[in-house]
Amino acid sequence: MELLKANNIKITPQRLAIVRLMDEYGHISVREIFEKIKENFPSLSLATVYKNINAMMENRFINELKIVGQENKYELVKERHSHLICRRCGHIEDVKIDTSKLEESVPAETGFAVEESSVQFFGLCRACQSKK
Amino acid sequence: MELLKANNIKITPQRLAIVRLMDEYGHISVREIFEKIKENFPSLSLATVYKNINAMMENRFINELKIVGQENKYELVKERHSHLICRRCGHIEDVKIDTSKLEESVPAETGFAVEESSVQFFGLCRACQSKK
DNA sequence: GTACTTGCAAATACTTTGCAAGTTT
DNA sequence: AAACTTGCAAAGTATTTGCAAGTAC
Repeated sequence: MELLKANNIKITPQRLAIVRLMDEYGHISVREIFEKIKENFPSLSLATVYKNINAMMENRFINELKIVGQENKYELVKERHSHLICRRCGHIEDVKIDTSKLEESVPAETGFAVEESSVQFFGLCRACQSKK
Repeated sequence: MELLKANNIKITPQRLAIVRLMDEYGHISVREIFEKIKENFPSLSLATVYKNINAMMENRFINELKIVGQENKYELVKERHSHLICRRCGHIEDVKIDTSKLEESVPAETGFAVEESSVQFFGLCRACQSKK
């Protein structure tokens, strides 16, 4: 995990903590990162979290996830996947689906050259379905 | 178009101007709405734009569109559709594709009950492809 | 030792709120 | 006339920046 520190980006305890949280939670907001790390590392500054999130995005270690009704979330870059978003509890889950047919379904007459697609599914997670 | 003013929402010149802009541009940000309306209507306040955007979202006349690397955009509610987003010029285009197979493709073992899906395609629009 | 990173404080950007005056129905 | 909307100013929230001190390599 720490091996992510490939490029021109130095390893600091702050950065390790951020990467570990992302790995643990999968999808996490700046505020959540800050609050959780601050518990064990009270000197941490919010500005540092922002700077590191930005540096990691520039280095393509992480992705930004924008979801209607939620704070922006960040996730470690991994295999392409889509997201299942629970409308009740807000939980986000990864799901691997094949989007190649989807990308082909863009009508040729649009003339748009698709490079990538991003799919969000909204609904109810298993846990929230059982809660009546 | 002005007939959108169904519910408990009064017709004001500000609101008409916002709806007309959305109809004209398809997808537009708060800043763009403010700047464009302000040209012909200098007393307009940014707070009014925000209040109206929020009122229209509550009344489901408009949708919010969150796109990585862009300001939030708003669009009039119409038939379900997906978005083609040009990585070069940022232009957003609507496209109608059938997402029913897509929604069925969420693996049954996730236990997630899909209600709706949202697809964004990233790539190059026709105009930007020809610009070398 | 050099270059980069941190934390702080200040600056900037984005969005919401309270309220008096004005508008819509 | 009642209820809602506007514009303004202030408050609130989110994000970025400059810089001196500290850290990674």
